[in-house]
Amino acid sequence: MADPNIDVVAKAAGVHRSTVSRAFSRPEAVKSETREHILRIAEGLGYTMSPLAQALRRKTSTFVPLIVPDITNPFFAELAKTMTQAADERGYQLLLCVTNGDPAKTEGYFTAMQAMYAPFGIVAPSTKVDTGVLKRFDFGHRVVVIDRVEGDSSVPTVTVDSRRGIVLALEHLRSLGHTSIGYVSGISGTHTAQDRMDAYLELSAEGSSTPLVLDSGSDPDAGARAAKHFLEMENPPTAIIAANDMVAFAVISALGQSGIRVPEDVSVMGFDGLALGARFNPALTTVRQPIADMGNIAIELAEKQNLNGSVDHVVLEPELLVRASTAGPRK
Amino acid sequence: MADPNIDVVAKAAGVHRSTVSRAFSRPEAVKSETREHILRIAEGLGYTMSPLAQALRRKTSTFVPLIVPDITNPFFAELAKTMTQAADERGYQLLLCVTNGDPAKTEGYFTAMQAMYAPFGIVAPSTKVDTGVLKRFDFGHRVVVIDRVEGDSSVPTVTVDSRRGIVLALEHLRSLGHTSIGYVSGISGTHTAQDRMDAYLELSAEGSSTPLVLDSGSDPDAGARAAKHFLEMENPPTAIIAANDMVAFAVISALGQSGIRVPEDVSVMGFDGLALGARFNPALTTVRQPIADMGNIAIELAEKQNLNGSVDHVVLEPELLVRASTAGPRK
DNA sequence: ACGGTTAGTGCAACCGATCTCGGCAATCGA
DNA sequence: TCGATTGCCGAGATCGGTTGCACTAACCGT
Repeated sequence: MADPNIDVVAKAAGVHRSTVSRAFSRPEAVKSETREHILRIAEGLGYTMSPLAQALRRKTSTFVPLIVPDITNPFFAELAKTMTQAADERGYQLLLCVTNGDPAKTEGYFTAMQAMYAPFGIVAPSTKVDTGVLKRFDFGHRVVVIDRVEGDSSVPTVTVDSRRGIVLALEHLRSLGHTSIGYVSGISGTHTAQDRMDAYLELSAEGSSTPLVLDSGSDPDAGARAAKHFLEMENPPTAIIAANDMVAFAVISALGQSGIRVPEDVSVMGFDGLALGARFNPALTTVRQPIADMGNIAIELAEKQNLNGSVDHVVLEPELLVRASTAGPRK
Repeated sequence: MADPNIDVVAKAAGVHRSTVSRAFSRPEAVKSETREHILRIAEGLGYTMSPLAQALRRKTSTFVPLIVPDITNPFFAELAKTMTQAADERGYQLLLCVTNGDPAKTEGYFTAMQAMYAPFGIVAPSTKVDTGVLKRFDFGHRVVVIDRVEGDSSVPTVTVDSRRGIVLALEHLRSLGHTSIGYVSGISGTHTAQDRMDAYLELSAEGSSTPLVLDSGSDPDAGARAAKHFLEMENPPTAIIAANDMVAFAVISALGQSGIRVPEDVSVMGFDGLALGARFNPALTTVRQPIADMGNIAIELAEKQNLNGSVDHVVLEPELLVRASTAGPRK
C-alpha cells in the first residue's frame, strides 16, 4: 500500500491535480462540495500531502529549528519541551538542533535550515550572539533569539528581566535577615548571564552588603570551586545566589560533601525555576523564569516578523519561587 | 544571492545536470578531473544540494527521528545528546520527537517520518512497545527500539541487562552490610522498568532479606509517596534501590524534607548513571547505563537492518557507580 | 439582451534533484 | 582489423506537489 500521490486521488475524485492541491492548501478557492468530496476520497485512500514536495515547490516549509547548545541542560530541555508543544499547535514541526557550543555546528544548522526552507528559527545561545552570523546566512530577518543581544536591535528577542530577578532574590534573602550574600556565576557567556551578574554587583553594593563573587568561571565545575572557595573563607556569606539552578545544584552538592548544610548553615538560591529543583535536596528556592511563555512568545515573534517585518523585544517578569533551600542566617 | 541550483552549476561547469549530480552523489561514476572541476565550481558558487529535492526523488532521506516520551527527563536528554552526535557522524540528521507519552502523537510522528522518507527511526518508549503499531506504519522493519520487546523479535532492540544491574546494586548494598533493602519503582510501563522490578523481587528474596516495595506507582510523585511510606513504617529498610535516578532524586528530596538523611539514616541508590547525579546532594550512587553506547548501537543496528535485513538484540552491561548516597546501615 | 465580473476548474510549467537509457569514444581480445 | 566491451556523459522522464493563466458558466447592472 505505497501511499498514494496527488494524481491517484485526483483520478479517484474525478478532478484535476490542481484541484486536489487547492482542496488541501487553499480551501476557499474551491467549491465547498467539491472540496469535501475530495477530502473524503483522500481520507479513504489514506492520503496525506508530502511535506517534502510542498516545501520544494513553495520554497517554505513548516520545519522550525530550535538551536540549543546542550539539551542535557534542563533549562534547554524544558524550553524544548514547551516549544515543541507551541510549535505543533501552530502547525510547525520543531527540529531540535544541538550545537554543543560549537559555532561551526551552529553555522551548519543555519545552512541546513536554509536548505530546508525553514520559515524561521529560534536560537537559545550559549555565547553572546553574533548577529553578523545570522545575517550572513540571509536568516537575519527570520530568527528570534532567546537572550538579549547587543548593539543590534534588528533581531527579535525574548528574555526575562534579569535585574528584576536579582532584586527578587536579594529581597527574599534580606527579608530573611541575610546581609552577607555571595554570588556564583558559573556558566556564563550569554548576555543574560552577564546581566544577572551585573545586577548582582550593582544591587548588592546598594544594600548594606558588599558584593562577593565566589566564582565566575564558565565551566560546569564552577559550583565545586565556589564551594571550595566558600570553605576557605574565614568569614563566608550566609547566603548564596547562583546564576542558575544547575549551578545551585552543584554548589549545594559540593557544600554537602564537606558537611555544610543547606539551608541550616547557608542559604542557597537558584535562578531558572526548573521542575527538577522541586526534587532537589533540599527543594530549591529560586527565581522562576516563565519558560513556557518564552517558548510561545518566541514563535509568535517569529510569525509576526515574517508577516509584517516588525521586530519586537519582549522581556518577561520573573517570579520568586520559595522552596526549602533558604532560611534565616546561621548564628 | 539566492542559492544556485544544480543547473546553474552545470552551466558554469559546462556539463549537464546529471553529471553534476553524479559528481556529488556517485563520485566513482564520473571522471575524476571532471568531478574535481565541478566540485571546485560548486564550491565557488556556494552550492550545496537540496536535501529536500534529493529526498523527494530518491525516496529516502537522512532524517532520523528519535521518538522519546519526555525530553525533560534527563535520561532521554542524555540519550538525545549522544544520538545527535552519533547520527551526524554518520551523515544523518536527528529529528527529536517528543510525544509526552501520547500514543496519538507517536503515530503522528510515524506518519511524518514516512512522509519524509526517513530511512529508519529510533524509539525510546514510555510504555511497553506495541510492535503492531510499528508494522502498521510499514515501519516495522526500519525501527529500532531502546527497550526490550515481548513476543516479537522482528524489531531490533538495545537494552542494558536489568537483572545484572540489580545484582550490582544488591551486591554493593550487601557488601556495605545492608540486609533490609527496599525498592521504589516509580515511573514504569516499559519492559526494562518491569525487568528491574522483577529482578529485584526475585533476587532480594534469594538473599536473606525479604522484598519490600515502597511504591510502584508510575507517576512522578512516586518518590514522595515512597518517602511517606518509609516514614510510616515501624521497621523501615536501611537501604533503598530506586528504579531510576530521577526517582532516587525524588525519594531523597522527600526524605530530606522529613529530616531523614542520606546516607546516614538510609542509603539510596539510583539506576541510570545520569551526569546530574554527580551534582545531587549527596552525589548519587547508581548503576550506570552506557547511554552513549546505546545511542551508537541503536543507529548501527538500524543501518545493519536496512542493509541486510538482520535484526539483532543487543543487551549491554551496566556498571556500578559508587558515589556518596550509600554507606553502612544505621545502627 | 449584452458587456463585464466572478467563481470554479483545468492546463502545463516549475521546484531541484535522481536515474534509466542510449550515444559516443576509447580500449580490448583474437 | 573488427566486433564487443567499457567508461563517461547527455537527454529526458520522474518524484509529488504548486501556481499563473486560460477558459467556462453563472451572475451583475442597466
